[in-house]
Amino acid sequence: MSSRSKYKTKQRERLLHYFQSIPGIHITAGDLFNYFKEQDHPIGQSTIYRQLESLVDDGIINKYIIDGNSPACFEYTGTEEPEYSSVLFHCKCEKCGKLYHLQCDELEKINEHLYSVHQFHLDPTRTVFYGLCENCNI
Amino acid sequence: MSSRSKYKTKQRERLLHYFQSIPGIHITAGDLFNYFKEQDHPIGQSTIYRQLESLVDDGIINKYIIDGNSPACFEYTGTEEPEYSSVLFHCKCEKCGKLYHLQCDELEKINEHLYSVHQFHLDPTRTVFYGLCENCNI
DNA sequence: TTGCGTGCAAAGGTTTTGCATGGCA
DNA sequence: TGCCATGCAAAACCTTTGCACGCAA
Repeated sequence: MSSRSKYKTKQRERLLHYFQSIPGIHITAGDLFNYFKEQDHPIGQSTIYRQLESLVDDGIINKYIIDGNSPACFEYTGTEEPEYSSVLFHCKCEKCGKLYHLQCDELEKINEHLYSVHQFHLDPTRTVFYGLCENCNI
Repeated sequence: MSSRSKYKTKQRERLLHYFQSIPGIHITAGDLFNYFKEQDHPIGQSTIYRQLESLVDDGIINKYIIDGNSPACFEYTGTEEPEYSSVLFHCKCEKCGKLYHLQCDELEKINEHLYSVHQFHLDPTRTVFYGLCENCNI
């Protein structure tokens, strides 16, 4: 939740602006690299990775490991509706691959339960539920 | 839950026996490869990977993506206590890296809720909760 | 000026694939 | 015998790292 990122570089700003322009969207490091490659001044891929790590560190974006070897996804944090200070849960369909965002008070009870009973402090921004979605659960 | 694995080869049997000898233990493809490399007749790594995929397919072992780039873990399925037909949940501490097995009726309500309200059929054998464990949550 | 950030290229580690050979049924 | 499984090597893939240069403060 904090880090060293001291300098405000152009690359960091451009990444941040792009994330802010696509709220609620997941994007991979590779996609970001390709996106900026098309522009006048591409961003090196090591810079992409290092800034992503820094932005995750600062809590500005979240990182999701959706599935073993496919690339990690990143998403801008400031996405939630104002009236919900609550967290978003992620559900990934193993069949069609679709990713669902869930905002649900009931699910938040998981946090409480895990914490009070199992002494485990769940981090919903890093947890993805796997299973079958409505359409694929035949 | 089903597949093509038609032949009963020595490699498959040896892998299966080894998994059965370490119930409740997570092991990576690389560790398996090294384990059999020490023996009289090593098993090729492509065979390891292909049999692991097949065994997962058959529901005999489970695959866990514990963390983006560290190798996937595999675990023998027939581990649960007889009196609990229930599933085991996995909690991974992001700080110390320890993996906890949780058997909990309360947590199973998540399944029901996700299914009845969100029409999502959770697969606990593939889902890992990330967060901080008791010791690391300072 | 200081030292962190950048970018290129190369390395790293895990998993997949091509292809000829081997082995189950 | 027919076909799948095996194993070697190489490729593919995502991510990290080394190092010289550039740029923010």
